[in-house]
Amino acid sequence: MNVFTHFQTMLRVVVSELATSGKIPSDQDGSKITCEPPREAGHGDVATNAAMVLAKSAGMKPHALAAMIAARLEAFPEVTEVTVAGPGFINMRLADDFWRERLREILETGPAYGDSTLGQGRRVNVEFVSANPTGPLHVGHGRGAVVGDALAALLEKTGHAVTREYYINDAGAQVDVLARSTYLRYREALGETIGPIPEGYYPGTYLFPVGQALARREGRRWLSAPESEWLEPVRTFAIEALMAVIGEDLAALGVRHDVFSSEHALVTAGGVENAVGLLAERGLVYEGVLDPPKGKQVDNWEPRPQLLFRATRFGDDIDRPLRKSDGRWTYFASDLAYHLDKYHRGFSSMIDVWGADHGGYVRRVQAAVQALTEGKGTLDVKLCQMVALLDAGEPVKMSKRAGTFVTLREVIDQVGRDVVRFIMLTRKNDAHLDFDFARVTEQSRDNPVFYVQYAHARACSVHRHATEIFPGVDLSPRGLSAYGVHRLTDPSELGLIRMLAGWPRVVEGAALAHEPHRVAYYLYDLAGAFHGLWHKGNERAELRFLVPDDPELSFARLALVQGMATVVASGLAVFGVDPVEEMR
RNA sequence: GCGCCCUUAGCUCAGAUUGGAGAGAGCAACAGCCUUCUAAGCUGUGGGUCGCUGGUUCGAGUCCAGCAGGGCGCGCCA
Repeated sequence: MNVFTHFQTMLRVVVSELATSGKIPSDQDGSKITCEPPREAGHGDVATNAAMVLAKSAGMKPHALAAMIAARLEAFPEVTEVTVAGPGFINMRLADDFWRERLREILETGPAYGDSTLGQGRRVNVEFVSANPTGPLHVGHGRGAVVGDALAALLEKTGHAVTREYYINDAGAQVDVLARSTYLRYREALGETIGPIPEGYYPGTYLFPVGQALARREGRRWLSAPESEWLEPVRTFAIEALMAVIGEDLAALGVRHDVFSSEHALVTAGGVENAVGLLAERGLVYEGVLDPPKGKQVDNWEPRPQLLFRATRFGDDIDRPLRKSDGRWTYFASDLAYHLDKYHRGFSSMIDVWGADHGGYVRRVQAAVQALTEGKGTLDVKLCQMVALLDAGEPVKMSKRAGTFVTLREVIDQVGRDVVRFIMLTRKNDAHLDFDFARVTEQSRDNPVFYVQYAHARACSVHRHATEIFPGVDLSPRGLSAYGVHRLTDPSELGLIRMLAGWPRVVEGAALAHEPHRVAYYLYDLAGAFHGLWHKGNERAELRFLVPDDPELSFARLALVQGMATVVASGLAVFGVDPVEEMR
């Protein structure tokens, strides 16, 4: 149960009752009524703005309306106190039993706690990573991978039907460069001296095994063949090989896509012609000449008529080219086709996760989606800012040329997949992220991964301990729920339950905003509250979780500990991180 | 030049069904305490022109306009 939506619904009922009984005018719009936790815990458990947003239409002063609503709220058994404060807030304090019941709900529900029906089964397509198949993934791709995957999980948790998709950019000039680079390695593998890798080719040693594999499969047959003969098969071979490399990188990160879409296949099937044709039918395509970009010197600029999309009709700054000078489609044109394809596959809700360097592209693709779907499709683009690799505060020197480039795989191998995943989600996607090797592996409160995992491990430790003290007792979540939790009376215990009961609200808020990082902050706060409770047990023995002389109290507190672990596990599941049972 | 993103405590950042109540957390600093059910801590104190200036509103860190500083991008790369 989302406590706050629960009371929001209640408030709307109260307001409509007031209206039907003639206490206030009948045409009240309850949609702006919200319930939320007050900033100050001292104000109560739930605050609502109902009186303030309805005051005008009710023709009453906020305080008078609030008093009327408050009188009704007092009748609810779970509400113990109602006060009107400030400009007209109505604050409610809820019965301890109401909160204890939430803990039992958590235990009965397990890690599915926080699931919601918000999405009502609507289909959403989350496209992420989509790195060009020209090399292994780097750390920036890793951030996009984790953000996309966690966002997808969040949407699944809130009742959306999510498809995780990868768009393979296997058409265009760069995959030809890849093919030529691979061909060099092929010759090298057959004993030829290739000298230095020419400018503009991919110099990475990761192509070495690809060339060898090609040589093993094809022998010497292409050594003296003209490029026109080998280019296409080598390209196909290389793309497949590099997608396999990327696939391994993603597997190491625990990311799985449901669908891999090929740009090449889309283009070959005439997808671009379809999409552009559709726009042409709607009069959104024309031959025109663009002004040169200002402020940036472009060599060889010459005004040239070209096929343009009227992106300015949909909020973009300039109309965008669809054809290159050589007559081939621009990347943007195939992106039109791709997003139309997604829409035709049943996704009116699309999310793309891109690197921040593609920021200039957002408007035009959104314009395209709007034009192609006649406003029925939506595209949200999450831009991921750069990740700075540090070690104890010092930048890790990276240079593609010098070969000191750190791949995602190396980072995963060094610190572990769960650490990478969690840390990548500790910042808003559009904020810079420092990834400090020393920081993310240290065991202290500074390290959010450790701090959250440690809370879970401690809970497991308490549980293990309890099985020794109370042998033969059913200490499973359901068992604990059955023993009852009425012995939880300390304010710090009830405070922790309140925090646990806030999880569904966090999930829904993060899902609606497409902001998985909120989960990280919540988990960090929750872990902090739990560690605080633990330390209270150190100081005051009567507050320890396990009190051997008092099984009933111990079971109630174990229930609380288990509830905390359940919510942490639920949150980590969104991140694709496995909760640990022991710290090592 | 234009567009997008960012600017909140000394540092790193939150700020939550999108406008609500004296703006929070963690580090660092200072003052005490603790040495444990699994150690990597606990409590308290100080610290703010929410970049600046206007505007909308009963109410603005949040919305709008302008300005300043930082990042990214700007036809024939993807």
